[in-house]
Amino acid sequence: MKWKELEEEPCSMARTIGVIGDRWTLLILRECFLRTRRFEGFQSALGITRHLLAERLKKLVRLGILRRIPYQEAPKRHEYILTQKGLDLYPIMMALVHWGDTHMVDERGRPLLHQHRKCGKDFDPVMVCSECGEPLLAKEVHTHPGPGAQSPLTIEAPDKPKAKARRSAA
Amino acid sequence: MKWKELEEEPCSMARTIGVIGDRWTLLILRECFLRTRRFEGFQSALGITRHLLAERLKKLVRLGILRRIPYQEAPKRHEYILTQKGLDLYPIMMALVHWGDTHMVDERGRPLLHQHRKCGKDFDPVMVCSECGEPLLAKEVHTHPGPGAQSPLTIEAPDKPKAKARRSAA
DNA sequence: ATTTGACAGTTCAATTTTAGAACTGTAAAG
DNA sequence: CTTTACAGTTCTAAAATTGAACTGTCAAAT
Repeated sequence: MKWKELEEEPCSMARTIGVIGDRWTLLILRECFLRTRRFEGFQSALGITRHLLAERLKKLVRLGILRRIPYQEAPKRHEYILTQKGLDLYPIMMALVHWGDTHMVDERGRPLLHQHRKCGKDFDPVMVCSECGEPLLAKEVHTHPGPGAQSPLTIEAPDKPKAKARRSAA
Repeated sequence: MKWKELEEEPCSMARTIGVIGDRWTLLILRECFLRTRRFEGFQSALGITRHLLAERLKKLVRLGILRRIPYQEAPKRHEYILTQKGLDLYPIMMALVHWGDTHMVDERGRPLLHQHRKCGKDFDPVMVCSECGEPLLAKEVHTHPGPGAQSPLTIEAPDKPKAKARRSAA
């Protein structure tokens, strides 16, 4: 599987991974949410090579996640800003941060806190069901094929052509 | 920046990316949530090379995201199952799926639907504020340094040592 | 008038990762 | 005794990433 194919798989997660599933893209997007907009800004904040940065920005623009907007003529210069499609990545970013906050902090505690302007409090992001509002637990979710399914991932792993129960577990 | 350093950055997102931020790791984790547990299962479901699969599984076990549990003696065989730390990645997975469902589906619609056993309905995951329960919008969140901060990412980009306003925008 | 610096890339050799395919080893089944 | 299932390991070729230098435009300083 080469990674262009990812975007064509009948799996929304695979497609998303094909778009943003690499280290630098994710870090670039982090910077975008932190209001970085310019080439040099990304480069110095991340230490990414200019080569890769240019390549990744181009890809994000091509995919409609960033928009490239001129901010000066003369030597033409552009800023990269998130489109709505890009802004919609926010829950992914927050979910990544929250997992890190939960499992990867050292003694000193969290590097960054998030305050919700609406209620004024520092918060954690919680993922809930759109229908009943309850927090989502993996165990309580049943996955089933939708209209765009075509074969893989019908859930409950249908891919054991010759499962034969060789022997009971040790 | 080489990717071992990522895990030591004072940024929960960077640390998380250092752990799960690559294509194959993410795809392997997808399979875990779809109940795949064995080496051959992962390999045939994903088409990943055996070499990389072995390496990635080892890493996920080392990081405490998967547990390697014997299911048979004789030719020793193990299953890889999610620990609590691994299960906690669920919101990340759902956020990835949801973005793909929103922005990467073709005419046929979603490949997979998710049903919440609690309420019985097919749902979308929604990220809300732990304090007030309102859905989170990027614009409404203010980031500020926490106890574990040490320099970068104080938000509102403090990294322009010589910003001088060369000229107004075009 | 010339040099320096900021900014946004591009180019290219060297290194690191990943892909692909074959090979190892145990044990059950035919 | 040979084949098959399973879980890796080993090795070479191909692809991606790093590091460092180079290009080009314009403003400011000398």
